[in-house]
Amino acid sequence: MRKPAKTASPATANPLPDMGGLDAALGFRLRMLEQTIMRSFARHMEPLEISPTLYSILVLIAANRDCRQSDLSQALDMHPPNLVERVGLLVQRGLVARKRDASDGRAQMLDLSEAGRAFMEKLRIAHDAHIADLRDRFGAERYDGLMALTAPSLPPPC
Amino acid sequence: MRKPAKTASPATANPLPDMGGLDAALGFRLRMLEQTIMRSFARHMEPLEISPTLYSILVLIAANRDCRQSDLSQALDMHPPNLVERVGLLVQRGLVARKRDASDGRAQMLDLSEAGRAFMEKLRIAHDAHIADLRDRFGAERYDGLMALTAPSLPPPC
DNA sequence: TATTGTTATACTCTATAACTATA
DNA sequence: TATAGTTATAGAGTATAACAATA
Repeated sequence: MRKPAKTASPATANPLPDMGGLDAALGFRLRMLEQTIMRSFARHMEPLEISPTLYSILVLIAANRDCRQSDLSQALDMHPPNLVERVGLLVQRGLVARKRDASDGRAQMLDLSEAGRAFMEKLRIAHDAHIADLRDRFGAERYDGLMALTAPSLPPPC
Repeated sequence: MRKPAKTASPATANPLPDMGGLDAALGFRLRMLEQTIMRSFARHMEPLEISPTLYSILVLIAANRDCRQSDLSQALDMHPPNLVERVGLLVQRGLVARKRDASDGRAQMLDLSEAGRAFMEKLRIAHDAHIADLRDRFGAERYDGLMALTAPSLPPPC
């Protein structure tokens, strides 16, 4: 009982008539927005094969040499098993080195390898391009507005 | 070579001294924000065992009886295989029924079952509580600001 | 006993290739 | 030839239980 779509473009053919209030939910809206940003990230990082989480781990290690894995898992709000597995990937790829802390035999201290430090420069360039791209497509006003409302200095709503 | 944390609370013990500019990235900020919202969603929906995606599928079916799976995958920006699998879950749980379209033998039309319609009322109550909770913790000003900057009427940055 | 790291495991979500049956 | 749905599969991310080594 559906009328055939005739000349609509493929991307917008047969849009649902009613979102049922779904698009009034902040979580849904943010999810759609974030998906857009992640895809831009993925496009710009594609040749480097770095996901958002791997990127954030590398940036934190670069800024905090000899940090512990437990520090990272707190800073990124990740569960330790998941962080350990992701760091393991970076170690396998030769970008990160783990070494035991002499003063605490339980801790693993993380640092970038020589290759890891060289890699950071490529990452920085690709990430800058991603940010410039985002700001261009959002428009400066909307981009800056979102930055203001997501500032880490704001009280966390958790 | 790390000074022992003495009296810091567990949640904020040994915060990393330097985020390396990571917290200046919109994508990172949105990811942290969304994680907070998803956890609130999960807490409120826990007894109903409904994830954000399953929720959005149910809401769209409820608002568009006899819609096609391809319509849903477009409206939710999901790849068809992923949508089909999630809908299959809802069919297994007896909340959704699939039936062939008489006028197009390829299409599957979706509708809520009797149980599905009853379930929507529980969903609505839990989701309202989730939203009220969010608005309370974000504060009305920040919440409304985020709503304004993520409005679906804004041009999509993709 | 508590903390750090680790293994194993499960679930959600995204993505692509390849196939079917209909149109 | 194109579309709607489906199967299989791979990867990212999140979550919990259970354990070893160390403090």
